[in-house]
Amino acid sequence: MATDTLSLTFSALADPTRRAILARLADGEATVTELAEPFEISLPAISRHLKVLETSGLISRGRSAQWRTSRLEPAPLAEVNAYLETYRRFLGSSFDRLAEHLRRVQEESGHPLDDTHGDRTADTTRTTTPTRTTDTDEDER
Amino acid sequence: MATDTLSLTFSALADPTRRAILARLADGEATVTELAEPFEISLPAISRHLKVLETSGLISRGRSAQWRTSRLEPAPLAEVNAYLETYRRFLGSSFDRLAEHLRRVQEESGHPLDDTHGDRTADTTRTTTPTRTTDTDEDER
DNA sequence: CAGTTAATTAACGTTCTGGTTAAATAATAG
DNA sequence: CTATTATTTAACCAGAACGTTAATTAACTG
Repeated sequence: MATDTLSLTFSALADPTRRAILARLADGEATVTELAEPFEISLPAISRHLKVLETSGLISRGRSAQWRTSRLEPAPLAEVNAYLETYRRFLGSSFDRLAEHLRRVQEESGHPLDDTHGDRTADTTRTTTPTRTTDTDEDER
Repeated sequence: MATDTLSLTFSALADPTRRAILARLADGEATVTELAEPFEISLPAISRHLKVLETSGLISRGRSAQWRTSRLEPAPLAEVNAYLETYRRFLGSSFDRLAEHLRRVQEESGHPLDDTHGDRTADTTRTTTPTRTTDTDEDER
């Protein structure tokens, strides 16, 4: 695996379980067992997810008696945001309009922060680039 | 690998080579050989990176004679942006201040879009959460 | 058609991921 | 000290990721 911060952050975010954990942590700190509760996987598995999140800096951890608490940390998310900034300027309006639309869709269907994101949020893909230049946009094979 | 869009996008973005390819594509469409030029890895490897990017929707591909062109697509990045929105609201000011700072730092050092992001952008991590609650913030072991 | 250029697919090896169960560690409670 | 609760580490496994080289496909060129 690449070892730079962005790569670590993106690959940490690439797992639905870990994203769900982060969503949970947005509601406040929690212990390992609490975080594990919604999932069917074993505690050691959760423990390792937490280690991945910690390594990427997305969470920090503390101890209260025999409990290890996890807390959401803003820095890596802010860095992702900064990364997007580049493309936000480049892609211009379509970017923000799409994001705005996706945000609204996301809000409609249930609690905004309690997702595992198993959906497709279709109907937005490839409907926003009217500036054709060279190609034919077909798929290979 | 998880098959939902966000997971696909995040894991596509988790690779520095792929991010560099996207950065290159922000300057306009390019062929496979052109995209491969800055890297030391083989052409088949690049070809597969492109397939990953295509699968996640981050790029679309067309054909011009024997050349396959790749083009940056905004939708997945917009979706990432929408994902962050959730936390942007939650994390409040620190989020944007951090992002703003990171953006500035990023701008200073060279061409904004031509990065492989091998740096650490230190000095921002964990300096922004004054709201302690329970724990001691020590590391384990 | 034969040859060249561009890109992909096939086959293969190594390393990383994400899960499991069993054992070990940490801290509290009796 | 012993037991209990919370969490991590160890050992293991299956599958995915990412690289390689060799072979194949696609499209143009003479």
